[in-house]
Amino acid sequence: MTGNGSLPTMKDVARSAGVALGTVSKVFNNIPVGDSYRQRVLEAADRLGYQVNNYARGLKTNRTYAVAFIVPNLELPFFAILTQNICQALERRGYRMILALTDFSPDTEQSCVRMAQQNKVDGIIGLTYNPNLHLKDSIPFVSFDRYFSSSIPCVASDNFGGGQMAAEKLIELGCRKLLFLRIGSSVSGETDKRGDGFEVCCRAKGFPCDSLRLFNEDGYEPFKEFLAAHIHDGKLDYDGIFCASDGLAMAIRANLAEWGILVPRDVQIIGFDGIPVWGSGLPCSTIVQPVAQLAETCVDIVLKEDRTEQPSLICLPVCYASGGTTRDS
Amino acid sequence: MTGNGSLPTMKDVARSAGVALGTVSKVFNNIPVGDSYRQRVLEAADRLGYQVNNYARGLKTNRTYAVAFIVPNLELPFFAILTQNICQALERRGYRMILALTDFSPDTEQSCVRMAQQNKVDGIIGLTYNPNLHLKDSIPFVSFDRYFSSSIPCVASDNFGGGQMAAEKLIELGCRKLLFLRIGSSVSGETDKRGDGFEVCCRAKGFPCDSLRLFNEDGYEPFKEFLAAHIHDGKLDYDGIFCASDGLAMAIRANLAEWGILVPRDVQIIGFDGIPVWGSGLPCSTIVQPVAQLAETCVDIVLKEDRTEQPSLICLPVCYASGGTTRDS
DNA sequence: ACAGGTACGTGAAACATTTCATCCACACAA
DNA sequence: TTGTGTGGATGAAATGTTTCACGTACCTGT
Repeated sequence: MTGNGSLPTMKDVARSAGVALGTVSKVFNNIPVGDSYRQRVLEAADRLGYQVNNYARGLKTNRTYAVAFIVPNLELPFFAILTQNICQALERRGYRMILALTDFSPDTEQSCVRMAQQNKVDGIIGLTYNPNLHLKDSIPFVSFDRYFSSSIPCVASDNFGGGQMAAEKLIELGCRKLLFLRIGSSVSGETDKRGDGFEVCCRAKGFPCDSLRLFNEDGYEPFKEFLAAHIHDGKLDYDGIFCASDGLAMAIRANLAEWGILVPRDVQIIGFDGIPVWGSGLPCSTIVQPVAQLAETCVDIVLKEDRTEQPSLICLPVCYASGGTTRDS
Repeated sequence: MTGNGSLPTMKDVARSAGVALGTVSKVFNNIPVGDSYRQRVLEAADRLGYQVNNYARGLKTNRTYAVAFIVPNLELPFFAILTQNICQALERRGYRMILALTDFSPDTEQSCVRMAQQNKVDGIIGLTYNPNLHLKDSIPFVSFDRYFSSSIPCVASDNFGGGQMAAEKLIELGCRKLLFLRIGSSVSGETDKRGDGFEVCCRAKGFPCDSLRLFNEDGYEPFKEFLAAHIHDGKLDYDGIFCASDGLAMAIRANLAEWGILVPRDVQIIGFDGIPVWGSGLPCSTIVQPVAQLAETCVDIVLKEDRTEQPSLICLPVCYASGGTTRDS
C-alpha cells in the first residue's frame, strides 16, 4: 500500500513491481518489454487498481483521442442519427466524442469551437451555420453539409442530385404541377441545392415548378397561409411536392389532411433524409441520405494524418425510397 | 514572437507581458490581480492568441469539467431527447459531455466506464443495464431509470404511477378488455413497473388485463403472431392497449391497420414517453415523462459536492397527454 | 577470452498548468 | 525616522505521464 488516499500512479506501480518508471510506461504503451517485467507490472497494476491518467498523457503527447462534434440539437431525427453514427465511427477507431449543442446559435458555435480548442481535441466535426467561424488552423476541422471555403473540407450528400431525383420521380409518377418547399434560416448552404436540382430538372422537362421558403422554424404557420391561398374547391393547385426534409413533409401531410386532401391520393410528396423513426419504417417517400457513409467519411477526413491534398468537397450519392406518400409501391 | 511553431503557453504570455507566471495564472482563474497587471496579461494573451490548456489544468487540479453520459443509442427519440437535455444542463453549468454509446452491450458499458475513469471525468450518468458494473467509487455515478442498489443514486420517472394513470384513463374512456405490451431485453429494471402499475390498477377496478412481453427487438414478429391469435372476424379481443413505449405503440397501430382495425375507432392505445417527433406533436396518446427535469436532476446529483446523504431513488411525476390514439380529445 | 553488438531497463527532463511560501514595496502609525 | 502590517507579485515545486540518452548485461563470433 502506498498509503495516501489518492489514486495510484505509475510511480506506485513501478515501486510495487520493483521496476523503473519508464518500464511501466512502456507496458501501457505496448512498447516491447521483457516478459517477466511486463508480467510483474501488469500484476502490480492490477493489485493497485491502476489506470492510465489520460490528462497527464495528453499533456505530454498532445494527442487526446477526443473529437468534438458540434451540432444544433438532437431533436431532428437526422441530427440524432448522424450523431450516433459519428460517435460509433469514432469509438471504432479508439476515439471518443465530446458533444456540443448549439441550438443554431452562431455565437454558441464559436464558443463550442473555443471549448474544443482548450480541450485539445484531435479534431472538430461541425454541423454549423456561422459563415465566419474563427478556427485555429492547428486543429483539423470538417464541416458537415455546409461549404465554407476551399480550405475547409466539407462532407455532404449530393443534394443537387437528390433534388433532380425527386423531380424525375414525381414527373414519372404523373405529377405536372410541382412545388418545392423548404424551411429554415436564411444562411442556407448546401440545403438550397436540393431545391436547385429540383427546379433545374422540372424546367428541363418542361413542367412548371413553384418554390417556397418557410422561415418559421416551428408551427409551420406560414405554410398554412400559403395552403389556404392555393386550395380552391377542396383541390390543391399542386399534385407533386418535394420537401427539403422529412419533418417538413410530415407536417405538410398533416396540414393537408385537415383540408381533406389526402396523400398520396390527391397529391404526392417526397421528403429528404430517410431516417426511420419508431422502428416502423420510413415516415414518407424520401430521398435517403447515406448517413453511415457520411459519418465514416467525416471521421476519416478529420483524423487523417496527412493534411495536404485533402479534397475540399466530398459529395456522396443519395437514393430514392418509397415510403407511402407516393403512389408507386 | 516567441519563435517556436507550437502553441503559446502561459510562460510565453508571462514573458510577453513582463509579469510572473503565477500572475498570468491568476488572471485566467479570476483571482484578484492589480488592474494594470491584469490588463497587460490580457493584452499579451490576445496578441499571442493564448488559450488555456485544459489538459495541464486538469492534471494539476483533478477537476475536468467533463461528465460522461452512457446510453445505448440515439435511435430511440427518447434517448436522443434525454441526451440533448442532459448535454444542455451540463453546458449551462460550464461542463461538457463525453458521449458514449453502448448498443445495449453490458461489456461495452463496462468499457465506457473504464474510458470515463481514465479520462478523469467529474461524474458519470449512465442509462445502463449491466447489473454488476464495476465502478470506482471515487467518481460520482448516477443511474437513469434503473435501480441497482442503495449506494447508486437512481433518477427515474414514476413508472408505476404512469402505468396506473394509463389504466385509469383507458377505463375512464370505456375500455373493458385491457392489454399491456412491453418489449425489450430480459434485464428490465424500472420499466417493468409501468406494467405493474397498470395491472394493479386494472385488477383493483375489477377489469381483466393481459400482459405480453415481446423479446424480439426489431420487426415485432412475435406481436404479429399474438395479434393473429387474438383477432376474430376482424375484431380484436382487446379494446384498450397500454404500450411500454411510444415506439411500440406506433408499431402496434401500424400492424392493426393492416387488419383493418383502426385506432382509436376500434381500440384505444396509450404509449409511454411523450417525445414529439417531426415537429408535429405527439405521435400518440401517451404518458409523458418530464425529460427536462429528469435531465436536470441527474446533472444536479452527479455534480453535487456533498455526497453524503444522497437520496438513492428520485422519482419524478409523469402525466397523461392525448395524442390521437384515444377518443378523448 | 575478449571485443563488439544488441536488447532492453533506467531515471531525469519536459509537458503547461496551479499553488504556496516568500518577498517586496508601500502606507501608516509611533 | 523607524517599525509594522498588508496587498499582491513572484517563482519554485508539484501534478502523472512520455521520451530519450545512457548504462548494463548478455550473446555471438573469432
